[in-house]
Amino acid sequence: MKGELSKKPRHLIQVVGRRTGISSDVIRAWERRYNAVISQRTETNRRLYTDDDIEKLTLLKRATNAGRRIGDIARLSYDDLFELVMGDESNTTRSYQRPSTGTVMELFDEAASAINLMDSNRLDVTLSNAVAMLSTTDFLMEFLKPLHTYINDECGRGSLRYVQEKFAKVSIRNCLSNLYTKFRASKEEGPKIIIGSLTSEHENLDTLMHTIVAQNIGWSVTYVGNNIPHDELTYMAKKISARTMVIALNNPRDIARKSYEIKTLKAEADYKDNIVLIGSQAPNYRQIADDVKAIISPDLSTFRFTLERLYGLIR
Amino acid sequence: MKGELSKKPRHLIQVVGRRTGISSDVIRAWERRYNAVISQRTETNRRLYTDDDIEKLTLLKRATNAGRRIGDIARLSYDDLFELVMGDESNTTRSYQRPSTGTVMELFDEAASAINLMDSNRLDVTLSNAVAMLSTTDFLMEFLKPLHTYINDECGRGSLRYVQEKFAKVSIRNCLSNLYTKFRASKEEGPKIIIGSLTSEHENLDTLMHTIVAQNIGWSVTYVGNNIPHDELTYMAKKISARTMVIALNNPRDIARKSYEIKTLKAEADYKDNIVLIGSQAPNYRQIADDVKAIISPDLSTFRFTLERLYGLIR
DNA sequence: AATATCCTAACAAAAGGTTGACAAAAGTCA
DNA sequence: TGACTTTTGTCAACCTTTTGTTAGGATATT
Repeated sequence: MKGELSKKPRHLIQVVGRRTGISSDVIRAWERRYNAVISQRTETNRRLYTDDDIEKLTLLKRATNAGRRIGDIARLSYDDLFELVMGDESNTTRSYQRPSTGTVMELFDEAASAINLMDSNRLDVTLSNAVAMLSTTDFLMEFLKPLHTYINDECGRGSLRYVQEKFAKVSIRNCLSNLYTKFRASKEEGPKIIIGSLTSEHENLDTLMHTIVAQNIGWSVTYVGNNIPHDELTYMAKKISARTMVIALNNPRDIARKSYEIKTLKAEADYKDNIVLIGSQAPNYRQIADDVKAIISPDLSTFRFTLERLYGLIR
Repeated sequence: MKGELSKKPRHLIQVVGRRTGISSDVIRAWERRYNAVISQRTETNRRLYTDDDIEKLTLLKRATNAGRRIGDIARLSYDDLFELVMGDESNTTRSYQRPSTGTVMELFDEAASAINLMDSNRLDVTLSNAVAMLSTTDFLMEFLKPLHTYINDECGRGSLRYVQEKFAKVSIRNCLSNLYTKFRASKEEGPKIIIGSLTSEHENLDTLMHTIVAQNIGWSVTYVGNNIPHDELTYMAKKISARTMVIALNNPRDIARKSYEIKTLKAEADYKDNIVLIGSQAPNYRQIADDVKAIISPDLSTFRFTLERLYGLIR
């Protein structure tokens, strides 16, 4: 299910450096010394990397952060690397079970069936497998997003019970938290960003997905949770000197109050700090967003695009 | 159960150190003096350890923590060591001697400082170190419980801000979810148990800790989350044929309604199914608990005791 | 023209290995 | 109990290996 795009060499070394957190010099050194990733070249000899290259380099970074020597692991396949990293980072010797075949559809069906039968163990295993077999982007966009929609739809229609929805969301949440923690290890020096939601907002899986995407791009993310008063957000941003703040808006109530709070957030921040509004309700904040020059990113793809642009500007 | 990989020497000494909590110097000293673990070497004389080596070193660490002398036990086989450690640790729980108090204190200080500085990365690292270095019981009782209390106290007193509390709880929650998932894989065939809370109850870290304890004892736990209507709980219990249900009660409101719901839960369950009430509010449900023969376990130690007893009865 | 990239070579920091010494903790025995 | 030995974690000195970084000169891109 991976698109053609991921196989196409299209990223300059500088982009790869930003996304992986590895300096260009090191990427070249790894290629020269260990053939870690052998890039295509343009006609004029510039290196061009595929999405898969980036994923492999990310794993290499994580593995070296976990104490591996690059010389020992550079030549490993993506799969072997993945297994290694999972073992290293989870401080456990138990490795993921990775079926050799499987598509997004099969994973999806497996997950849906586990939810129906309320087999939490099977659901967990399926989710881990999906993480293992798909790129982070595919995992979120092609697998988890549809699964999330499916759960909500079926629950609304009555063919899934409320408890099944809750139970599935516990597993998904765990899985997303894992991803969040795992990725953090490799991205320490990125620009700081805070993700959270204002008072009266509930916890939301979508917000967690946005967190992963931000980390994946190279931001150093602090996820503070839901239901946070605006002055607390300001305090935190100041304290860790974050220049970008993401506010999740999913609860349709209290638009007026939250608009006011967003305005205050902006007023108390540095004039060139960025505010990004996400979530299903974000488009309803168009007016205030224009006033305070906040960016509205109503879906994951837009969000990724927005953050990549900001990343380029800030860096 | 274990694949080829676990026999392959592939871990650098620093990785082993991080996973076991033993310093590199000590690992080398143990090899030099007692041949505790004899590592393979690379062509350039670097030590390489297998997964099995790590397991053995972990046991050695535990055994020394429990008071054994390394010189006496270093040469024992893995199985003998395992036996020894299991015996030692069950004794120490009873006599309540804290293994390596210094370690717990240091971890605690480190975590508290990370919370103050709102360094989420450092907090995550500290938490996973604590998991690695302490037994599960110690991790929960000696480390996490006090940390949780500390956070609540300081927040109530005003020396920690609300956002710091929230942010710390996000990290702790992630860590507990990890533990939950990690343990699940190893315990599949235990008796089934459902843990959740009724409508109007918020998510609670304490409840997650109870989940870990239950798994640790050997139960096959399904954690369904907070805020679940009682009929949904009944449905779920029936569906996965769980004979024991744990209800978390932390919100002081709606005692009457929740009492009624507990009564209904019991009425719709098999007459010999067990209901256990946990959480800070549980003691206020004494009346209804007596009526439906539910067990009240207001704290983690009592809960552990209760579940161990039930486990014995059911088996 | 300013910036980014490529390549090579050299350099410096980090991590590992060995040996030996030392001090605190634990055990032993009169 | 007090003097003693033994055990054990830590550290320093000094060497080797590994790996990230930098410099310099040429070419490409914007």
